[in-house]
Amino acid sequence: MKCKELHYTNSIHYELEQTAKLMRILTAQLFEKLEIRISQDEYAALDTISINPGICQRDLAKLIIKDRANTGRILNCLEEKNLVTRVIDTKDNRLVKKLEITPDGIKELNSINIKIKSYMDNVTKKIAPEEVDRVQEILRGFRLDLEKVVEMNI
Amino acid sequence: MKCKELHYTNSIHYELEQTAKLMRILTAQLFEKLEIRISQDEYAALDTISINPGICQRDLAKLIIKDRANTGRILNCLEEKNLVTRVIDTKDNRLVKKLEITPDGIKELNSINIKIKSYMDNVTKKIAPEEVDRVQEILRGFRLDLEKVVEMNI
DNA sequence: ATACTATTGTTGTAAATGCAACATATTTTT
DNA sequence: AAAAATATGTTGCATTTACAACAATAGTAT
Repeated sequence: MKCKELHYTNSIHYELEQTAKLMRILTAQLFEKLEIRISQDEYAALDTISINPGICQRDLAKLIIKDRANTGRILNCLEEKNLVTRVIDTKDNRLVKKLEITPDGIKELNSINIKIKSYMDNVTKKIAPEEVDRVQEILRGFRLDLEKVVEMNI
Repeated sequence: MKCKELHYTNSIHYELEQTAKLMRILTAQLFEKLEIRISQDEYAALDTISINPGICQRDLAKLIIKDRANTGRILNCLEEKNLVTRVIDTKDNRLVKKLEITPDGIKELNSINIKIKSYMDNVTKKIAPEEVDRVQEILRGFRLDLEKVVEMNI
């Protein structure tokens, strides 16, 4: 069958890459339009900290899949805007900078979540909700498998 | 229900971004390990040209979702390695550089496709094949919808 | 006909990214 | 106890990337 040829363009890898790329562009345009004053990456970090209060920088880096250097830089921005705080503490007897979201950060995060919700829903509205859930679930399993295979030097 | 809170971390956007990011890292490591001498992006371009012979640079840029500048640079690399040719021609009475894959390019592309196949299959082997197809299909529909919404200035 | 606009590809530049090296402190090894 | 290895965060740099400006050409408008 010609339709199932061995091609990058025919792989799930390709679909993932392209869809994610478009999603990223769309989100950037949305953030611009809605005058959201933090970047997508800062948003992801803020959301992750809100769910994992007291997390240290390196663990955050692993969750947002960025290296320590850039995670630090993202946190500089969030700290300057008073959306998170860095508190020196210990974890396993080691000095770490534990991260907490500030009241301003919570307010900002909720504001963004509400602002973008209707737009994001609109994007997936042509897909049946149960299909969205299903894809999300399968992707999640796929991602967890990938995390086992990929060696992350973070 | 607490499990369905309004969070980025709980969205399909997040799953897409994270999974694609991991996939990209894994592929980079695979290319390194298998001593593949072109980059992922060059591979994507080469594959796309092989499927769309005679395509011009801008149309290629739209397909691989890169701007014209970087698409040109990717093509410089592929041309230097004698994997593609640029032939000046016309499209709608306009001068364009039409792209063709060379015999060397075909050989290289096939070689890479075969080299990575078993590795890539291995990554998705824990997921039922029909589920992979299903996700690929839904992502494709999702991507096509996104393409309509996102304004691409390429 | 002249001026304006649009298309295609290239070049230049500022920002983002990843990687290695470093400083500091702790654990493990010898 | 001294030395080596590990963990954490920061800094520096080289590569990548996106965006804008440009050159060349063709269509459109005034």
